[in-house]
Amino acid sequence: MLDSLGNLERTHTCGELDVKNVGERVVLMGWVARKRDFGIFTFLDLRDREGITQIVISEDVAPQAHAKAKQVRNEYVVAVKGSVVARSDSAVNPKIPTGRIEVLADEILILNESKTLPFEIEKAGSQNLASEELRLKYRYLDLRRQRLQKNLIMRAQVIRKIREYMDSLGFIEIETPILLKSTPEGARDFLVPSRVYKGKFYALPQSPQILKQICMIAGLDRYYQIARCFRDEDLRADRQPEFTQLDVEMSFANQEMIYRIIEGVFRSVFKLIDVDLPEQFPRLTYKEAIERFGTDKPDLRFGMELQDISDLFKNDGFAPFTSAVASGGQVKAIVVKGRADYSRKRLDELQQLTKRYGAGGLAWIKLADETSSSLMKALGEAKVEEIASKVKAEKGDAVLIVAGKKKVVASSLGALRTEIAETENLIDRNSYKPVLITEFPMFEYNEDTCEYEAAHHPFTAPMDEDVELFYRAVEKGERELLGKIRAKAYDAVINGYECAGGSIRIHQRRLQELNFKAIGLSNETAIERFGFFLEALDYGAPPHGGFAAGIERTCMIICGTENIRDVMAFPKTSSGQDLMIDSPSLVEESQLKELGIRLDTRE
RNA sequence: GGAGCCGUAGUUCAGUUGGUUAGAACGCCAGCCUGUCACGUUGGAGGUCGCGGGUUCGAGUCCCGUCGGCUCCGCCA
Repeated sequence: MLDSLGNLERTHTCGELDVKNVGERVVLMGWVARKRDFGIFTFLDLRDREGITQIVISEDVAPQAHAKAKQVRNEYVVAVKGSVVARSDSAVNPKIPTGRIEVLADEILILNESKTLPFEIEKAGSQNLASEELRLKYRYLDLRRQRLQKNLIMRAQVIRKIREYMDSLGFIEIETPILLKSTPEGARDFLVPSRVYKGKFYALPQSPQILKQICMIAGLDRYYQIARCFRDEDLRADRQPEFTQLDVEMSFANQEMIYRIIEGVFRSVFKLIDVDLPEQFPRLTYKEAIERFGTDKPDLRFGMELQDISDLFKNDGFAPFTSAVASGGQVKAIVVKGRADYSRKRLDELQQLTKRYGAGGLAWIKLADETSSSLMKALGEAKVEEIASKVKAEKGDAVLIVAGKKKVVASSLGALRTEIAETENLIDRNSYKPVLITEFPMFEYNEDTCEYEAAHHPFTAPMDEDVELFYRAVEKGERELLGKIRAKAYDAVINGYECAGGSIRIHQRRLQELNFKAIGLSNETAIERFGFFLEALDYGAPPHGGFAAGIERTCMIICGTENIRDVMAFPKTSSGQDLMIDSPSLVEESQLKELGIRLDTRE
């Protein structure tokens, strides 16, 4: 028989009692985390969001309560009335904040029972959690874990800090619709069928991009929003189909002004974990980031930069290298300190990694007592030594070399650099290295469609220096010039995660139309999709720009986790299902009919 | 769309070259226990080896398919 809560109220949480409370009468409520039964008396570890308090129930002091404690099992919900007593020195538990006291119970109320759990919430003395599949199915149990609760609390604090900061600078929080409109560029849309207009669809926003620009045109001056965004693309460890961004836009802004806001936001947020990010973040141009780190989101917590050795293969050498250089590609290398002892097997694994990024192979030099190299036969000892000295490798080091197209060399060596830093423990887990990546290219060449596409989004302004080039490229049809145009676009990267990205926008209709034309959008299509926006630009659109920061990625770094599911209450699996509520799911035929939808499930 | 790893008791895992009765720890149930806090201790219950097919005298183990989870490539303006 369960007890009723009645009028009983908690006096304290399970995390706050200490020696200062000794002698007080208290009422605690929570879950039984563990029970230790000694026959004549029983200990309960009572847990709530704030912590754990040990309850003692003695047969001598409170026979009824003791009898009740006998019935209690793990995860029962109980209320305890009792008094706070100090523990003797030998009984103090230094592992928990409340370990200097305990509550001597005189009454126990069982508020609810619990079946035996499908898995142990926190398995004592083991790092092994139950499988993620099982934990996602019983998310409400997994969320009882202190670690996850802490993460969600931290996330709430991050968002509160952001609001404080944005408010203090005069940004106003404006909500934008979730039922929006499909814009076929960019990511795949989630669609919502309209009942009233059969055959027509809303789309969930990939971001509130256009609406925040409209806010600027409306004269709202400074906008922000903690905005939910939806993109129907495949998932990753740091990507979910729905996620949250700090979305920001401001009028009359240049890049420098936006950088200051980005820096300010992250600085105030990182103070939550007592980390002082620099007042000004270091900067790298996109070009430099790719050259030195092989990626536009470099992890600056360690070195091991990419080095260009193409020069050594201009005229002669190993055929795959010379032909790569001759056809506009590169030969680049990284030096792995102290790893001249890499085994054949390890080098093979690393080669496999580079092949995922399209590399033809991975050449290596090992500067052990004797120099060995996969290139020895092809190049001879002198040339091998020349490479080693060019990249400043020292005795004991390994040199890893990839040749090929610039893109392949960059991405494969970039991935290699990260992988090796992980396995060689080169990363200081307590360091936080932000960097602003600037001067992104305006367009990217898509090799499948043989067309140029907007690299950021089609509202991004070109750099002033490149505007003339832009007109030439589009109006005179010199399309290959598009690849050279740089945008007023930027990212904020922290520890190798792209945490924010933004741009100065186009605010003149003529340039916006030119941009649509550049990405192959006909005038008619542009007007059909963005007519309202082009029109808005005609009515006194101010110069403006902004950014969006990923809340989850930021929280991942702050919470020290590498998985986005650890900073979301109800995440989906990597195939996009929610295992708890079992979505997506079938719907009633009548619902479909109402929407004018007939299914075709043939494959 | 593609690749890799994984799936054995409620949970986490082990399981030899294909061999007869599939193990351990934790959890669970019952008893004992005056200071535990990963309590201890005695005993007990608990298995469709993800699912389907195949090879074989014999499959947890080998093969094919399939489902699910995780990670990566593509994708993510």
